Amino acid sequence: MLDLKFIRENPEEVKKTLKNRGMEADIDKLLKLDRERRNLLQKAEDLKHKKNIASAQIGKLVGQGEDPKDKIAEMKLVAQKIKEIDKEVGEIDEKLAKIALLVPNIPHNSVPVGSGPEDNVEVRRWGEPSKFDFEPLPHEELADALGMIDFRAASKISGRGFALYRGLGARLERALINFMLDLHTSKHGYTEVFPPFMVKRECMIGAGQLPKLEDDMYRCEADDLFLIPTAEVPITNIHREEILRAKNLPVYYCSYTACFRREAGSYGKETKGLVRVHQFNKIELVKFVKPETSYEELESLLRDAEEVLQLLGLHYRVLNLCTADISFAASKCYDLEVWVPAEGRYLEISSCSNFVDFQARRAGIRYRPEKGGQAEYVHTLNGSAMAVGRTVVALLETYQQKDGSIAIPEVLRPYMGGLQRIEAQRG
RNA sequence: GGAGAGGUGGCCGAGCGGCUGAAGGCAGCUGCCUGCUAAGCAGUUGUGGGGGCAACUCCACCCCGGGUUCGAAUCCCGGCCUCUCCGCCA
Repeated sequence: MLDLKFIRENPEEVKKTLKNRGMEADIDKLLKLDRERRNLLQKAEDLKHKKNIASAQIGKLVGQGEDPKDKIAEMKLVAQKIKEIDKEVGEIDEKLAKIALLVPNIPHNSVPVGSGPEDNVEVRRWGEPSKFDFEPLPHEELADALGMIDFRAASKISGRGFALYRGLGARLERALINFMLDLHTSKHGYTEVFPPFMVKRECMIGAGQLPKLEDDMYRCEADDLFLIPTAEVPITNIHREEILRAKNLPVYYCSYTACFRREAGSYGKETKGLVRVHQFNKIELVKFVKPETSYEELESLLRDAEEVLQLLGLHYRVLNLCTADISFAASKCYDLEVWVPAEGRYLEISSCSNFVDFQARRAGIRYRPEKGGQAEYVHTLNGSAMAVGRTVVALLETYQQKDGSIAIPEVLRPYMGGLQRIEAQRG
C-alpha cells in the first residue's frame, strides 16, 4: 500500500505508475473521497471538541451537587449528530481502502519501462547451455522412465496438476531442499524458519497477495484460512504490527515450505510435467532491512540465490523486469531463468524483489532508528532460492546421459548418500 | 470439544464511570557528576490523523467491532488471541 499522503501529493506520479504497469485504479475518485473524508472529519472533530468540554463541565457541576439538565439534553443531540457523521466517514473509509489496496507500488527508477515480458532487460548470463550429442529428453519423460515421479498416481489421488515423487525422485527433492537450506543458513547468514502452511486473511493482505489474487488461492472456507502460495506470506508476517530494534536489523530468514496455487486462468499452459503444478516446494529468502540499505540488500539477495544455481552447475540468466512485469507489491524485481535443454529455452526459477515500505506499511512492520525518535517502516525483500520442482526440471534435463541416466552434481552427492548417478529403478 | 482466567504504551505492570493519554518500574534520549566502565542525580520520551508559516492547537487510540451514557481503559454484547484445568489425539 502506498502512503495516502504520497498519493495526495503526487497524483501524477501514481497515475504514471499505473500506466507503465498497465494497471487500473481510479486515482481521481480516490482523491475525491479523500477530500470528502477530511471535510467530514473536520466537522465531526469540532463537535467532539464541544462535547468533550461540555462533558467536563457536567462532571464538575454534578460534583457540586447540581443537576445540569439542559446541558445534558443539548449534548444528547450533539452525540447523535456525531454518530451520524462518523458513520458517513466509515463508509467513505471503506471505499477509500478498496481503491487504495489496489494501487501498486512505485517502481524504482532503475526499472525499465515496458509493456510486456519482451521489454525485460537481461542483466547477465552465467555458464553455458549444455551440449548433447543426442536429442535431450524432456524431464517428465526422464523422470517417468527412471521411476522418479509418478504423475499418473498423483492425478489419481489429487487430480491434474500434482506430482508424486518416489524412490530416488523423492530423495532428490529432499536433497535439494536440504542443500539449499544448508547453503543459506551456514554460508549466507539466514535463520531457518519452518512456518505454518495455512494463514489468516490479514496475513495475505499484509503481504500484498490480497485482495488482488484471491482467485489464485486455496481457501479453507470454514475457518477463512488460506494455503500459502509462498513462504513469503507467513515469514513476512512474523513481525506484523511490531516495532523492531534498529540494532537487530537486518533480519534474514530462509524457509522451506510447500506452496499452493490454483493457477486459475492458466489452463492449457505447460500442462505436462513439473513446471506448473498446484503444489510445489520452494526455499524462500526474506529480509527485513533499514530503508537506506534495501537496494544493496536486493543485490546481495540476488547473489545468494544465484549461488544455488552456480553450485548446481545450471546455466541461467538474470533479468531486470520491466514495469509491466514486476509484481504488484514490488518496486524492483530480478528474475532468474534457468536453461531447460529439452525445450531449448529459459524458465523462470526464482524471483528476487524489493518491496521497500509497501508490505511494511500494510503489515505495520516498523523499527526504531538508533537515535530514537519516530518509528519508521522497514523495507522488506524476498526471493526464491529456489523453486525446487523447477530445479529438478533443469537438473534432469541438463545432467541427462545418453543411456537415460542422470549424473548427480558434486554438491548434491552428500545429500544423496554418495550416489553419483540416478539409473532406472524397480518398483 | 467442556470449565475457568486474561488481553493496558518499546517492555513489565497499576487503574475498574468524569480530576487518566493513562501511576510505578525497566529500556531510550538529554544534561550533571565521575581517570575509564558501572553506579548516582535532574529532566525528557507513545501512535495515527486534522488545522496553522510557526510556536501551537484540536481529534482519535488502553486486542478488534458494536452498544449503554451528557461522559467508557473502566459497564453490556459479539469476535479474535493467549494462558490454566479436563476430555480427545499424531
